Amino acid sequence: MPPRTPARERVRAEITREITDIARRHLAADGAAGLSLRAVARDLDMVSSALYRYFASRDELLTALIIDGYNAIGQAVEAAEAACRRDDYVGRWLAVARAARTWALAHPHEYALIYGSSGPGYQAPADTIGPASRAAAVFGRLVSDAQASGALGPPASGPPASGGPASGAPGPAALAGDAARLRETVMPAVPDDVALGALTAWAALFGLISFELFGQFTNVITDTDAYFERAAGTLAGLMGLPAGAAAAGTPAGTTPVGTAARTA
Amino acid sequence: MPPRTPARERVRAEITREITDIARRHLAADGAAGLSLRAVARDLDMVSSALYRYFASRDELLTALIIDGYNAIGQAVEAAEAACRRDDYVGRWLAVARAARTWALAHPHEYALIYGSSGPGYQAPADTIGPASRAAAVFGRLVSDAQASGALGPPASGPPASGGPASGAPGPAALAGDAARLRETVMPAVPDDVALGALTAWAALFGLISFELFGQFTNVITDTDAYFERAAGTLAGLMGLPAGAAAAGTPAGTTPVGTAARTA
DNA sequence: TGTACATCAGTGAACGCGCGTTCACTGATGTAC
DNA sequence: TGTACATCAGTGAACGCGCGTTCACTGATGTAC
Repeated sequence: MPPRTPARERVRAEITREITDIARRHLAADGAAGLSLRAVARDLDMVSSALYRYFASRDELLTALIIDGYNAIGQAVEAAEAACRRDDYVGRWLAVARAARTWALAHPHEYALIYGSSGPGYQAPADTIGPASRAAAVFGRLVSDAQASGALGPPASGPPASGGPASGAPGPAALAGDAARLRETVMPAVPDDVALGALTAWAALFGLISFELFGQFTNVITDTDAYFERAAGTLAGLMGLPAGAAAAGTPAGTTPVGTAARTA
Repeated sequence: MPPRTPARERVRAEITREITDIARRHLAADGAAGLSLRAVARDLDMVSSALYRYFASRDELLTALIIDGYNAIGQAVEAAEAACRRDDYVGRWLAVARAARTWALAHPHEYALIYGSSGPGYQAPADTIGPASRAAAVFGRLVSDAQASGALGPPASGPPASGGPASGAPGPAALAGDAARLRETVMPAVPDDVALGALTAWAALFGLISFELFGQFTNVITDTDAYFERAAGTLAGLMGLPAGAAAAGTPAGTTPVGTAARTA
């Protein structure tokens, strides 16, 4: 009855998963640069060459970890956002922001692998781009929903979409295409202003997370939780959400993170 | 007459510089993980053990490169900002932002070394913290100046500094100390709101730069120059500068970058 | 000005290590008739 | 149900490499008297 998935394929999938699980454990412990096929094989009680039945190279294993990482943070964000009241747009944004940070703090090396530079000369292949946008898709949806509901004010600043008095050096024209693509892929039916502002908020969120994770806040911010809450609230304004209306959302600790299914 | 700097010390300093110059070249080409003492020694026509007369370990050499990196981006930011009219606060902010981005794009691996994760298990030692805040100091000064001149409006959003109606879960209290430290170190005499908002803008700036550099904008933003201009303008609002008043500053290409003194 | 001594930059060999990847092989699992 | 064959996961040895770091040494440069 199983048409072309004999037991072999199931076993193969299982072992592939074991390999990535152990590799992820090594990644968490030593970082991407310290990830060694031979060490992974050792932990599996296998000979190192056996791994080549599953991954053609070290880079391919790294790519699998990158995809898993994007999926993991994407899933964490999805779960946290799904738990919010649909019409609480600020709450949804804060849930997304908190979930991303919480995941990053729990998986710093995985975070560094996907949102930092991935080591010398590593070029992310095409199969990463789907999973890469999973978290962003959740964010885009909430922006679209807020837009549709009329909950958005004008995004905090940014030059007027068209026809301000001669502001235009590089100008909105160049960005109109990019905004259109954002609408097509990830946040349907939002005006240019909102789309571009939202993207800035998104990048800014990861700036906050990276600063915290990579030590830029050492000796600067002591209460990083409180600061993050406040900053995330501030960023809401960049896409026209009423900023600083924080307290609505789930408090940070409660955020469902959705990594329970993970082995590590 | 030279009391304790005989010719020996001068030569020593010179060779130390040669080592870091070549190491920086290797860093630029291969990234931090690919930096090898032996390879550096080879380029110097030295035997690898000779480097240990100058650096006690590979990590110490890396630390020197980190310090140099912070100084280089700091210097670039200083030079760009110094070229602005003192009372053009938005222009000063944009100059700072552009200089940081320009430097990062020109030195991606150095940027990754200092603002990304520095490889497995590397812990930045104390001597990096001075240089680390050099660029931030320029930014802080302009915020302070803008505040002193009365040019700042209320920072875009963020909960009111005190006494909004019961907003307070983690609340401003926890952050008051951090804001005070910011005043002491880097932006004297600005209110909590402004200090915290400015810090958010600062982190956000590096979020934008990292996203661009590490490929998160691939297939998303095509005109990265135009987008950065716009986003930087938007961020100005986070510390109360009139946002979107862009065109004032120097256009991106003109920004003095201040790396001319570099060998590489 | 000249000699005796200390400093210390650079050498060369070695230690001990781990790595990614290839390749011919064995032997178990599954398939076709 | 049973035999002949193909697939393919895992083995074990090897190739070729580069790395960080230590250590006893040589010989030039500088210092003290």
